[in-house]
Amino acid sequence: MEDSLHTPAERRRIRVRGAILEAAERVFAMEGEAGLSIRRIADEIDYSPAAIYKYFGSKDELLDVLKEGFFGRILESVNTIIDRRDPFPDRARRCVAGYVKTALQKPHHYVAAFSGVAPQAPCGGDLEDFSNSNRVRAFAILTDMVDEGLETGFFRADLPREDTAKAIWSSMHGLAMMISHFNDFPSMATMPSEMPQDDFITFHADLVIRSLEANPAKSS
Amino acid sequence: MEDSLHTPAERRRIRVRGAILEAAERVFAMEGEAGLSIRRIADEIDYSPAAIYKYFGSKDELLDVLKEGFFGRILESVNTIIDRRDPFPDRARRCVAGYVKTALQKPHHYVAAFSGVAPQAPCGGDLEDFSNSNRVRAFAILTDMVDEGLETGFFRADLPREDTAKAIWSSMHGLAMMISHFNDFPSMATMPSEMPQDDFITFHADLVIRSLEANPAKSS
DNA sequence: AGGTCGAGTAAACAGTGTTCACAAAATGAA
DNA sequence: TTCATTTTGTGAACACTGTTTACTCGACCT
Repeated sequence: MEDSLHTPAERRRIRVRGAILEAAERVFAMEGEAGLSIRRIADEIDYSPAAIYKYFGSKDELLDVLKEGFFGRILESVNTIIDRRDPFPDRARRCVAGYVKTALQKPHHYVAAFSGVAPQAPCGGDLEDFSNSNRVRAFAILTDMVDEGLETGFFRADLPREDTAKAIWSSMHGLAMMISHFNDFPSMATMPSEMPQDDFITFHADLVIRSLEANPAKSS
Repeated sequence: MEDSLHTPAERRRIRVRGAILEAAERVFAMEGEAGLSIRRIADEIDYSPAAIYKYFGSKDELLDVLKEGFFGRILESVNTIIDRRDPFPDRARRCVAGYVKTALQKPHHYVAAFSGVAPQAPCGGDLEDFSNSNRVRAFAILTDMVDEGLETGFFRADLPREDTAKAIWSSMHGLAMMISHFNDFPSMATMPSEMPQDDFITFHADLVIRSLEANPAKSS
């Protein structure tokens, strides 16, 4: 099954499609989801608004592609962290902190990727697509990490794999959302002097991992 | 400074305002933020769309009132939990779990209350209003809880009050968002048999509190 | 060359938040 | 009561939004 850039028509097609996504990416990063409209994208690439519908079925579909791409970048980033041969506890902590820090490189993308109550992935598209989505792959990394912690004996033995991974993900996700929402979360306006953001993220990551440890250190 | 229901005009005014909020609440709970439009509200109370602007400066302002009200309910719920004279660790756990469960009674409200990257409260309105907002009051409850844990000696002594409270809040928030987003988070489509939702929430709450304990139990 | 298929477009539809000038009603003062 | 003033509500419009339709044009294949 050969699939790409045979005929110039096909090459042109994926090039235009890429240009659309690129323009959308640009606008999205600067002005957020609110500032991103089909007509705005069309202006950016000097096309008619209707043209975009030759490449994407709807605005939501386009946004899904954008979000998947962003999640791919987070996944990649966390993967490079977890592939290092550091000692396990540190690697786990760095993995958690890394997820949050990468997510925060594009706050607009991150909050958009998790907005809306009904899951857009498994309802809108096939369930097949959802299984191969980057979100699920990220989750798999997490369960692997939990497994390693369990096998090493570093984590409590009575932890359920999946649910523990979900709990970790929830905590990471919450921090990323909080910092994205109140744009400088750690020093939340009312109370002035606090940790710098990076320190707070690692502090949080320490807590998350600590809650799983079989024999947590007595202090700090 | 007397403020309410003296003249019938004032009473009428707050009654209509209440009707608007009530209608908005109704639509919001059923169809989410997407289904809520000014014209929809106007239809619901048999008014002209423009009339609503005599009571609220903009749709965002109306939404802010809605969200504040919802957060007030969460606050109230958590308050009744924390006022019980249960032994501290359980009370703390129940407090965390209670926040999440109450938040999940109206998922649409909760995700809407935390959508958007720029904080709408301290930028849109005064900073004064933000200090008195229910979000900040909820946070105060959390810091009080941390204080109690520190004084009791149940929490590690080297924990920073504020940042610890923020970390707890982040973790709670993350779980509430996750469950709201994937509408049945614990059993995430791909992997079938998992914990029921309530059990998962308490499991998560246990982990959060455990990460703060000075002498965590060795097992389960 | 003729026919087919797809890219691109202008124009329109239905919907959105918001504003404006104006009518209607309620209020306060004489 | 009668007049003036302020407030409440409205219809119509403006400037947007996502999306669809009928249509042209150019590239491709036979």
